[in-house]
Amino acid sequence: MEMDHPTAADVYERVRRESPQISLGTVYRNLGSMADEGTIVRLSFAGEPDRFDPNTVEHYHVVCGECGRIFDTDDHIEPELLRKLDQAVERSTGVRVQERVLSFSGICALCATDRR
Amino acid sequence: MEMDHPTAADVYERVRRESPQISLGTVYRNLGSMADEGTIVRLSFAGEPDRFDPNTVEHYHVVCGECGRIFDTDDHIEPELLRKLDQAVERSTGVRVQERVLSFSGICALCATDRR
DNA sequence: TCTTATAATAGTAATTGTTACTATTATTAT
DNA sequence: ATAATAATAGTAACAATTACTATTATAAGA
Repeated sequence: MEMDHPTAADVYERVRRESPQISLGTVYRNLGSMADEGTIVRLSFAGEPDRFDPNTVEHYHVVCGECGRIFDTDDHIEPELLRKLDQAVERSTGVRVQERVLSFSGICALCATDRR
Repeated sequence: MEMDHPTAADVYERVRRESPQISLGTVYRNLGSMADEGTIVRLSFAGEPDRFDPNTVEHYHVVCGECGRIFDTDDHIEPELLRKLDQAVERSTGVRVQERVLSFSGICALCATDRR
């Protein structure tokens, strides 16, 4: 239960402790409209339920394939690196990039030491 | 019906013209095992059915938000740009990056000229 | 070729995540 | 207090996908 990037079901469980009458539909609806209005960000990982991130400052996510924890890239990965990436994409495809969906996976520091 | 990056349903329709008795489950199963063995690549876009790409050479995808067409980044976007990106992520999170999921959206050249 | 073992398939049911719908209950404005 | 508006619970519907099972192919051996 990754509570910094909860799924709708996670939020439901959590809210239910305070307001046991809440319905899952309400949670979905409210998360959905908050994401639409930009209060939170909807995250989609392949084959998994969507997650919601209260941190609306631009950043990206890295999943540890071992423990499943999700890490945030703090600050903002040198902006000119991303700009160059966009430019490379535009050069290669002719599409003016407006949105970027980046995510990563690998092995986190903790799991890496646990291995040996 | 993006035929370079068809969904399972797209493939089903196409194959059905040759082999009308084919079942959708068979298509899903075969695409799934081909993706598992690396013959093709499974693409996931948020809120959309998975697509399958016969091109297994590393490249990324850009969706035009206007016409929905999917463009490939040919060649391979300077490798050292991607390496730098991985390094930035590792520096920021402590996760050794093993896999990268990048996709982009924007407005393609054709739609851009159509606008004015 | 006949026989058996192995694998793949069709067709359907089940699952998961999510949205839509509707009657009811709050909330707000009058 | 009353009417208008909005939000909710609860359930049904939905889409994409996987699982299951009985049947049909395919391949391998005798």
